Amino acid sequence: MATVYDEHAKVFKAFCDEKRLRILELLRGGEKCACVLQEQLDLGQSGLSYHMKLLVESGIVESRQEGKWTHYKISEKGSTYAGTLLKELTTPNAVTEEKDCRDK
Amino acid sequence: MATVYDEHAKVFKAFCDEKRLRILELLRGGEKCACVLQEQLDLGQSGLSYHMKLLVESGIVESRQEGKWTHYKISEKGSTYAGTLLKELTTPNAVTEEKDCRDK
DNA sequence: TAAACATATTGACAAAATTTGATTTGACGC
DNA sequence: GCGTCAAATCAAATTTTGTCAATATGTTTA
Repeated sequence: MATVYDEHAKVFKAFCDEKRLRILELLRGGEKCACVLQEQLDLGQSGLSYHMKLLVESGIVESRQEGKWTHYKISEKGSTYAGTLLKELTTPNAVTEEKDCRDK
Repeated sequence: MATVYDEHAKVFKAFCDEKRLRILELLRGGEKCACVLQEQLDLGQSGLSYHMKLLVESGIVESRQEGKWTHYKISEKGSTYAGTLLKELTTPNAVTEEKDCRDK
């Protein structure tokens, strides 16, 4: 059973791995074919595929098939959502009910 | 050797775990003592301590010692930094040099 | 249709993160 | 100082992630 917490965690998993951050850095330069990404990273073919899958599932990256190639780019929508979510998760709640420590 | 990628990854690790997201949710209601957090979460004492350490190291949470109690709250500064970083990591680079797929 | 190529999927293994219980540390009151 | 309590640390067990090699899938071209 996937909770809303797991859903949210999935989004940020995109940014939690060195390899994926390198991939995102490359994609900041524009849409890239998997083959181009692979030749710039220290990653085997299946390794790249693994990370791209996570990135796409997180919503941060979107993919486009073109014949036998797959092109990837940063999703503006997904990125905006992640930003919004991050802000939500760290902004004080309206209903700020304080609960004191036991004996105080 | 910690790369800048690892540094960045550390920030987002805060949001990559269900338990930590639950903790943040509680902290959105204001500063809380560890004992209060523990009684609201399905976590043992050492488990909570483990997650709090990660949260503090990520910069998202700050702690304050008061006698034998430790109080935690969401760090506005850390949260803002995370938001800025996320935006940076997902915003197209100025220098958008396209590199085409091999044969095209 | 067969061969060639790009990518995805799978399974075995390695590495990293998390959980748990026990122990330690540090603060407090007696 | 001694006992107590809150929290941190440690070590072992477990779970989750990531890697790698092999294989499968789907597309293109001959």
